[in-house]
Amino acid sequence: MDKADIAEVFDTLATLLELRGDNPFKVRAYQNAARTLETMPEDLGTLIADGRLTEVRGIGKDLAERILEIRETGRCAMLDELRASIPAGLIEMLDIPGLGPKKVKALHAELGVDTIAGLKKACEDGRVAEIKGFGAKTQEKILSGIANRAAYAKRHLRPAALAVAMPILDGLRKVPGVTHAEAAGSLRRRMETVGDLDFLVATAEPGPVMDWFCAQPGVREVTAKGETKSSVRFESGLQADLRVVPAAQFAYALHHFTGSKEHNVAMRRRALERGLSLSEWGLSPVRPEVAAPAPVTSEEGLFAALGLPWIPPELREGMGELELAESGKLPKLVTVKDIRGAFHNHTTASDGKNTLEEMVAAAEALGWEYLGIADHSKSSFQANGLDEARLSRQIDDIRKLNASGRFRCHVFAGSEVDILKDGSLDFPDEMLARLDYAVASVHNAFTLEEDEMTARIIRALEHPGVTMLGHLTGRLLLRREPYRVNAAKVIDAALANGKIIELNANPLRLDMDWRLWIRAAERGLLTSINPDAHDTSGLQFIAAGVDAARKGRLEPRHILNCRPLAEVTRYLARR
DNA sequence: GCCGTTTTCGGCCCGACTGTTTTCAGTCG
Repeated sequence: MDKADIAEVFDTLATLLELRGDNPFKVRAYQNAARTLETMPEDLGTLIADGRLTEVRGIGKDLAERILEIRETGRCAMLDELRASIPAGLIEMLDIPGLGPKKVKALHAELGVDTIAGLKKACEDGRVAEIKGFGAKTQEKILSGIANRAAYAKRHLRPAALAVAMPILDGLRKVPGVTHAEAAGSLRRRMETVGDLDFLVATAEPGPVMDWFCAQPGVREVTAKGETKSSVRFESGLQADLRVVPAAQFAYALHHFTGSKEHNVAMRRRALERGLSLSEWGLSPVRPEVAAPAPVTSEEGLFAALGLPWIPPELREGMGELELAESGKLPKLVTVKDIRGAFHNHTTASDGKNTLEEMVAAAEALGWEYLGIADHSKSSFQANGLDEARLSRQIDDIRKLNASGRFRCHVFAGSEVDILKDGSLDFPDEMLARLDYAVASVHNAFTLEEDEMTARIIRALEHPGVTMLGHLTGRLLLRREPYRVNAAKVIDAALANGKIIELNANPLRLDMDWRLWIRAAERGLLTSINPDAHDTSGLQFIAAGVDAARKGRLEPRHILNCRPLAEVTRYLARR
């Protein structure tokens, strides 16, 4: 049981306690501890061994005991007990919009329903509307919520969310009277997936903006429409909220609705320490002796009022960014302009859609100094992987292309070489030695046990012919779970062997995850932001990779493909 | 359940919207 597993147990405990009607602050304590466990960089085993568990903020005597119990026994008596007393169906009901713990409790107590099916029947029979605090509208809303449950629960990949959000943002800016408009929320924080869209607008006249917003094409349902807030649901199930504020409140509201919730909690706590109360409306003294701060007109001003430099939205995840800002250690985040080339790209030789020349021309058009070609190796026959003879020919082609002077962009000859089931590589050492670099990736036997998978990958990293590890976990966001691998051990091995772990920039992958990069980069691990392009347009994935890198607090110095050609050539030659 | 130099009890972030109410509880973010 690692940190993530224990965090999951705590989250479940919190939900069950909530359903039982327990002290809401106790519920929050479990939720806070779950977030802390998920994001803390220290190794849990070390903390326990040193007896420092209760030094972690939010973990006291009881939670520490609970953690030890789960670590040692793999079980949690409290969880078993709560599970036995609360039907699983009640937890599912919480996913229905408009149903929270109190209403679910009431449904269970009054009607005895403990499954979604039972709840549906009760609504259809009109029994729900008769409960105190419920009514016809609530009953109807529950039925619609049940019908659309799958679509509503769905998260959306960032590119899909951007495609919906950008036209709306443009439109909002054009509504007469609108002085500011931004997309806030997880979209602004550059999260890899987005649950809903948050728009914020400043205007003295909310009516026309609200009307325009609720009348957008693709809006299936208007779920709320008030003076300052409207919510709509699109056909895809994606929800979008619009908030309207007077211009004087815009900076406060932008910060508030950008979140994250955890970041806002930390900011509010910091404000309170200074005798101030922070909300989306402003910063006001909580005690008469505290002077009211001057109003701010920008996020910079808001942070400054709390003695901090501006923190970029992508860092606002409640993962210690305030401490970082306070100590003047905010990273100088990488930008797309820092990228000078890319490794791990495919051509028609394996499963790509464009030829070598087309890929190089596209890279040159982006202003890149170099492009690495890393087609699949022979074991990936589903991807038309190259055998030794075909790879040899490709290497020759690349050398000739470089010599021809047709492109200013230099081409490196590489391979995305399969890591076989036992951790050996798909090419003999002599073949690897002819390459400029090798990306080693797992493409089969995804179901190995964690220990086996970890050992397999580490063995590949220890091979002198390997330059970098491709997609650490093989995950496809919202589609395929990662394979089981101990990331901490792989990171250790990469550091010990002076190897790179890629940040695969495909928006479906973004692997290795940015949460792991925060600590890994601190420890000196080098990455390469790799588009894994299968056609010329795939090179643009680099932007998604940069977004993830920024969340992982990466600076150009942490990234191989931010270095100039000469330096990269030297780095690769060292292999 | 956590936390603490206004502390070991009594706080714990804050506000909008809806629906069911007739002054507000519950949900949501």
